[in-house]
Amino acid sequence: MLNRVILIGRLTRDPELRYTPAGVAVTQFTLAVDRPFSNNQGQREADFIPVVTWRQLAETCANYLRKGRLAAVEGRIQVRSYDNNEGRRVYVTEVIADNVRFLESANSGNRDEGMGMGAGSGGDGGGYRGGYGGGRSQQQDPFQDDGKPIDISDDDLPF
Amino acid sequence: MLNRVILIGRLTRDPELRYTPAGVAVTQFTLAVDRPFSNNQGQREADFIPVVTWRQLAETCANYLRKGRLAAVEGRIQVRSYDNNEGRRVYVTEVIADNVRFLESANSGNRDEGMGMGAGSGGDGGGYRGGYGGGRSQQQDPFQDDGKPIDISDDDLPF
Amino acid sequence: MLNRVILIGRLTRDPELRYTPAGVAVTQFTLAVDRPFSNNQGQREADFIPVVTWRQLAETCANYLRKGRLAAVEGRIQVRSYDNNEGRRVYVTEVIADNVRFLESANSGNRDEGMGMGAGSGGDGGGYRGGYGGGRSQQQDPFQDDGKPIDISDDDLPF
Amino acid sequence: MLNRVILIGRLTRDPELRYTPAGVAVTQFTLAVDRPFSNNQGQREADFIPVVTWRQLAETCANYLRKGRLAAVEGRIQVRSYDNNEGRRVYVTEVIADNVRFLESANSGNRDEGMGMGAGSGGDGGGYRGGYGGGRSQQQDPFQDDGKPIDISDDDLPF
DNA sequence: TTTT
DNA sequence: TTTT
Repeated sequence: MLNRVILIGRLTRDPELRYTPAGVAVTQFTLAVDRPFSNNQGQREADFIPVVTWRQLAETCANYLRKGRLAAVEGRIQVRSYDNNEGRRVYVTEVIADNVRFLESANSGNRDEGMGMGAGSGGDGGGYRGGYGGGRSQQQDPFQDDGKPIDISDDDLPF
Repeated sequence: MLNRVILIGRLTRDPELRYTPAGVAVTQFTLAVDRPFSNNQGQREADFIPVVTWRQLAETCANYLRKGRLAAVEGRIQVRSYDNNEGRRVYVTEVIADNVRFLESANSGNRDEGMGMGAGSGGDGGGYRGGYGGGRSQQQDPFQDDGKPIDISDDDLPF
Repeated sequence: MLNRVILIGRLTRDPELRYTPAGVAVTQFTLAVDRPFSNNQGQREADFIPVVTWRQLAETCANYLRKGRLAAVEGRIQVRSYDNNEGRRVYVTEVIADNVRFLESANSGNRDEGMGMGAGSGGDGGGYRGGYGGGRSQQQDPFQDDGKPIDISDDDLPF
Repeated sequence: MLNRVILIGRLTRDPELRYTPAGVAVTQFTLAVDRPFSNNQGQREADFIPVVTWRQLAETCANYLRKGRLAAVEGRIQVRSYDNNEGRRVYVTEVIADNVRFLESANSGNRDEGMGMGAGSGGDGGGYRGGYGGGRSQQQDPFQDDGKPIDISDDDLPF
């Protein structure tokens, strides 16, 4: 009936872009999300949560996300299952994202990976504004929502 | 960058369906949402939160929601402003919903409003499945999401 | 950094209440949450999502939730793992709930399971208000939040 | 019954820390949250959403947030009203936050506002970990949740 | 199998 | 292993 997830965390690896037989883009990555408390040994653990994105958003994620980057993800929990080679049923729980926000650009923070933007030249506040290009394919605005509604002017409001 | 609201509460009145000059359906209603604590006098207060829905979802809400019904709403906070007749700027905060779930049908609970369904005949578990008709217009499935993605078979997964 | 889940669905079975060696109450149940679209065969599938609650909330859930009931759950995704008897690492993903809302009482809807409340005795509007007692243990208000803040009067606001 | 908001946006000004007559800390700030679409003139608008935090979290926000910084906020919508000097009832809608994440430190991004940390001193990568001190009061870990539960070892799980 |  |  309702199934909504919002996560903020860091990618444990570069995202993996694949295509279905029908040619639909899918990318998979895992977010490490720190738990809001410490364990018995006083350490902060993290949950490693698999995220899947489809189509345009998949391409964008593959282009702009990298290992270690901070991202916000909105989506729903999905549980699928398959039988492994030992004949055991395996359950896979993933977050199917419909909105991903890049909270760090390649050049923000300390993770300077040779994008050629000098330290401190950090631009206008960074990453979340995007547009620095250089990905595997070309997009207009990688920071747009996926399939969100179009504007209706407030002035039209009949109230 | 990210703006997500989820509410569960009861309608304070019947929803109001209007149309913009351009003919787009909008419906407005207010949800009373009980606060999760009691005030100094030991009473539970509620927040009265205005909700706006557009287009198809607006029609559906107008058809199926009524004063007192329990509903879940998903959307985003929007703040608009206008100048009132005293020349003061007035700010209006509303939740623009993109998903509404009807958690009570006309015949569930005690709010029997003459739908002609006997107490106890409660049907197949109620409200959230809808389809009992009788609204201002005809819909196929009022309990569908608004603009949510279509299925891609898990079997196509390239992982 | 941030990990928030909100679900509305139905219990697939009665909840299971256990106690840790240290005597802490835990209850586990699974929510069936309908997907917001139909699959290739035109059928609506559901995700079956395991939910875990602790302490007071665990007791309350054990007392008031039953198979088939509609509930709203707020919490975070947690992933734990263990090695099974074949020496394979198994990952378990659960929603650790910190807030559960009972959207249907024993006597609302049609699912009369012998709670001893007559069909049609529909009560005062149902379930979410609770207090009809009869559970495995005694609670004051089973519909309170778990560990949420206490009121501070708006009148004290220094703004 | 349920009231949950998650926002990511930028502070429009430095936060304002006040104290109630009873000495409880409150801080107020406004988040600018870009809308997920463009308006009729092709421009991206933003919603300016007032946020209120209390007690320890209020102190932390006052210490670590500044105009222009990116933050994630979790909380609930609250509506209060008062009568203004013209005798008109004014409604104020605010997000009462119970969790705030600082997505940018003083030294990440370009918004160096004289915190005394040199531009380009990029630090340890980042903001969300905090600990660079210099605030109005001293905290242990400003990036902890406010009132979230303490760990119970998975190994105790009776399932 | 994990991020900072 | 699943709910309506």
